[in-house]
Amino acid sequence: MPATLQPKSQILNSLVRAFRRNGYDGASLSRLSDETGLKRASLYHHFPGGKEEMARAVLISANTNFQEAVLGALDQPGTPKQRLVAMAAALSNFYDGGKETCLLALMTTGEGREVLAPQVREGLTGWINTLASVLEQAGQPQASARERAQDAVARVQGALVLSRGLGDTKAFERLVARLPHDLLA
Amino acid sequence: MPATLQPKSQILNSLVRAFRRNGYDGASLSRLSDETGLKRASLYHHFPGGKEEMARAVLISANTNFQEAVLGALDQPGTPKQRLVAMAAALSNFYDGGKETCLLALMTTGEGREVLAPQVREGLTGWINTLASVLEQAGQPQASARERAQDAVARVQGALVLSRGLGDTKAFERLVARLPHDLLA
DNA sequence: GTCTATAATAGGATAGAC
DNA sequence: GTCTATCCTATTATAGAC
Repeated sequence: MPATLQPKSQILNSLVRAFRRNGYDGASLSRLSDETGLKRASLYHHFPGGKEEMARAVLISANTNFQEAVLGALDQPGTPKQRLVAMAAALSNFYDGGKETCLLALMTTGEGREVLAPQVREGLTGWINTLASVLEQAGQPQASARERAQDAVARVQGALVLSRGLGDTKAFERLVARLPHDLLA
Repeated sequence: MPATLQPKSQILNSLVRAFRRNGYDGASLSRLSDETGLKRASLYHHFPGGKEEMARAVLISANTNFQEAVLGALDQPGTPKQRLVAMAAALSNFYDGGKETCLLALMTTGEGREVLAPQVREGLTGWINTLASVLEQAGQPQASARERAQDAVARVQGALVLSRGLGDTKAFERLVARLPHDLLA
């Protein structure tokens, strides 16, 4: 029996989950099929380019989600400190308190890394640039604002690696709590 | 024709390279065979448990290499500052200036993550503990030394992710340069 | 200790019916 | 838009010769 029709956004969310849990190499078409509830051939109808096209679409989708949920907090009214605190909270929520992986980090390894590299870079630089502009608004010189923003993103990525590797999200929680203060110190 | 006999340590080094470049899922037996110069069946002679056993052995080997090359720098005579500077230099060398991946981080994803988790944790905690003990010797209270050591490891991991994702090792180089000072500040 | 040969399974992808 | 059926290749693993 055919699966019930579902909007493409819902298919994409399922694919995001699957890639996030398994990485590029681990996200086999069988798993993508199970996660979406669509047979392999149906996935090829939506994504004629196969797994590679799915991964590209997933990166675009996840990047959009991230911009709305996390970077959007930086566009709200308020002092830089308030906005950074809001971003930290959104960040914690986005990564489920450190239990979820970052798709961008995941996509830097595996078979698809070369083709996906431009989109990974775009996602990371967007994040860094948005963060840097807030720090500039807080009065930091452009060059140091940029470095701090880069370091902040690196600390988030590292905390996620450590939380996963240690099986303990304390490092991530501590980072989220300190990040707003550290960025403005 | 049979490959020339090679010591197990040399086989292991080849396997480390292959897993480091491809991750667990991407390190197929064909690639492991190519990298070692041994046919698949010969690999099963050395590692009857197959890929999983190879990954376990690779983690042990890489962990030993890391302890000797990087953590060993912390056991040399000198002030804490001098020893941390030596570690930072060894770190930069171990990760080829930010161009090489960390096997521990890589093994937190993919098919083998559950079985390899204990060894990944062991590698990370060994690193953290050694670093924390140096910070205690420098006069820091135990609790904050531990947190700082954890954060330092996280920053290294994050810098490696960022360097790979941006295709630019500046973030890693900057971290290595600042790490000794930041840890003692 | 290494090899060739082989088996069984899983992976990516396509054709064509409904 | 989804499906079944099929294809080819790659993957993991084993048996047994040398």
